[in-house]
Amino acid sequence: MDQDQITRIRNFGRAVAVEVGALEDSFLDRGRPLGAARVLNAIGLGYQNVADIRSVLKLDTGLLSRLLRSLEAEGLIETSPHPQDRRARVATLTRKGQAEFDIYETLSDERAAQILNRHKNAPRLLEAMDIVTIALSREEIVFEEIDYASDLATTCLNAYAMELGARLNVEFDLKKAGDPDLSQMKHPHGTFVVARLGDMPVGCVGVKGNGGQLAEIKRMWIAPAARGLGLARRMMTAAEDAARDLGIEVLRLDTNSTLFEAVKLYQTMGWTQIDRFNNDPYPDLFFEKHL
Amino acid sequence: MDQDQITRIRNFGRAVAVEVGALEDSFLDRGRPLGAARVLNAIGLGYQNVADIRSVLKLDTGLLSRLLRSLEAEGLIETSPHPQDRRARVATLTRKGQAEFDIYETLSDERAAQILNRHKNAPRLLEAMDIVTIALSREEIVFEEIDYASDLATTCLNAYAMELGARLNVEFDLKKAGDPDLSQMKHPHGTFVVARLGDMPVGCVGVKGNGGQLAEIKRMWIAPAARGLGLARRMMTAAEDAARDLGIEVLRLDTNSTLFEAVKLYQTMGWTQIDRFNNDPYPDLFFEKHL
DNA sequence: GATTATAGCTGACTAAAGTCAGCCATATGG
DNA sequence: CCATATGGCTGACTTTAGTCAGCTATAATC
Repeated sequence: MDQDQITRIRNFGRAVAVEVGALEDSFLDRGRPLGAARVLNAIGLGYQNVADIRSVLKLDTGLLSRLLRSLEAEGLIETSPHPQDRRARVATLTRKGQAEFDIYETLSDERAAQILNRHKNAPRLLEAMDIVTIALSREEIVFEEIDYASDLATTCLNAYAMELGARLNVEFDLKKAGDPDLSQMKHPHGTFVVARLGDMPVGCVGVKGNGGQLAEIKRMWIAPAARGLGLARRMMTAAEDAARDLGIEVLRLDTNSTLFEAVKLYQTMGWTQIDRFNNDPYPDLFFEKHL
Repeated sequence: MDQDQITRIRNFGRAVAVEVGALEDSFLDRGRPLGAARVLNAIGLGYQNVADIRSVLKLDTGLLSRLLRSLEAEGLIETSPHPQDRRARVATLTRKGQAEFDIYETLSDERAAQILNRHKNAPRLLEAMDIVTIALSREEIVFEEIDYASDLATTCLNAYAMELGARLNVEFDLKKAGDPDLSQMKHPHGTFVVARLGDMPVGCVGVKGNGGQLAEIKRMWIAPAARGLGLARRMMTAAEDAARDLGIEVLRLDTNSTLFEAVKLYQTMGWTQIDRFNNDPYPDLFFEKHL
């Protein structure tokens, strides 16, 4: 292991520890001990079962109980027995508690905005942060079939369109690019798969079918920060598996030679180049694979 | 301010807070309170004056005093009056203390190595971390004239050579590329300027002179992670100022058209293109500026 | 050499965090 | 229905962190 690389990571660790400390200090300025603030935030974020709060904050049962009592005494939360299991309890924010939670949220947002404002190259910094977030995450990347019209899908598709536009140096418009109608990207005809890490989308791919044995791969996208991790191959495999499950026998796709990483991937995954099969303006390369 | 950007920064914050917490937990496993561990580490890192420890760790005089006492009781440190001011004290590690400090260092190194190991694309992650480190740092980038043969200069020059090699797609060898002899990059003939953030080098530039009124800019480099921050312009200005101070009236430089960002910078900073003035194999563009 | 400032230590205190045994109410499995 | 497990609460406690006034020794200033 290269000592210079270790040093760089440790410098990073030092820098972010300072930042984490500063955020906690700003929380303390609200006059409440950090432990209580953390519990309030956990509840605001949706951890309402007392057991969940305990596990996410790694608190002792006695300690959490007392912190809940102190928040209750402040009038910030209310607790009641869990409807399914009356031994367990759920905590909810009162109106006052919601207001206080919102203030903590604002404090966090402000710190984030400050970091962004004092930096000259925001997109680059954000991508760097995404890379680090992905690298530090202990969660697995999960692949999930979701609705093509959902928020998560839309986020992915917008990123896809922006990037393709920049790559092909045109104003890329999903509508003009033969936007498939919703039913084609849905069971039983097709599907839409996202890869996500927690609630952060890191990739997507669509299978567009019409009920026949032939379907098309569309909207394959990997978040810039998630590249170089072998995710594209896993995405394609997930799409092929989903297509097979739908009874599809042949998959096709179109792409542009500018996207050379993608082209290389198709070639090494058993796709063969075929003749143009549509008249879309953007693609100039066409592939097929028998499942 | 874009809420999506804020969300990305906050996701980042959450991820690193977990990592910071995990490192602190691993420190606690040594059976010593965090405060004491921090003091021990500060001493090991070279903060030996009690006043320095206090300012770097932001501790109250009473609290620090007690922490020092507890480390002394463990036999990890020794304190003695400061030789110049016998009111002040200096703390030094005993052999046992050094061993314990080394263990903390190993713990930190191991965590860093773990992050690196579970990531598939180490160079990209490291650059991302550098970008974040620079962005979060509250320190200013300082420009400093240093010895061309010093360690810091060598670090910069190696990075410069590696990168130029990759950029020009050849095995770039500083020696072959007309490596200037040391005296030409030193006062009174020339100089070598580094930009650094703490002890992290983020850029360098050399002025190579021979005592005449004509000198040459060499080895201009900006760390990848520090790009897009307007640093190149500041580096060049620093080099020109240093040259002026040395009584130099005309500066020249050679460059390669592949380095288009650099070429553009020279053009906007008042440099004019001139004819080839050497026979080096790498450059294909030549500039001059009257100071 | 008297006055004032500075560095660090000690005692006395408070607040926050964390631990643990024992308790009660409820759920679960035979 | 009984035995056992589970979820959370309370009381009693310890440790860690932090604050502050007052003290001593030394240094700096005039």
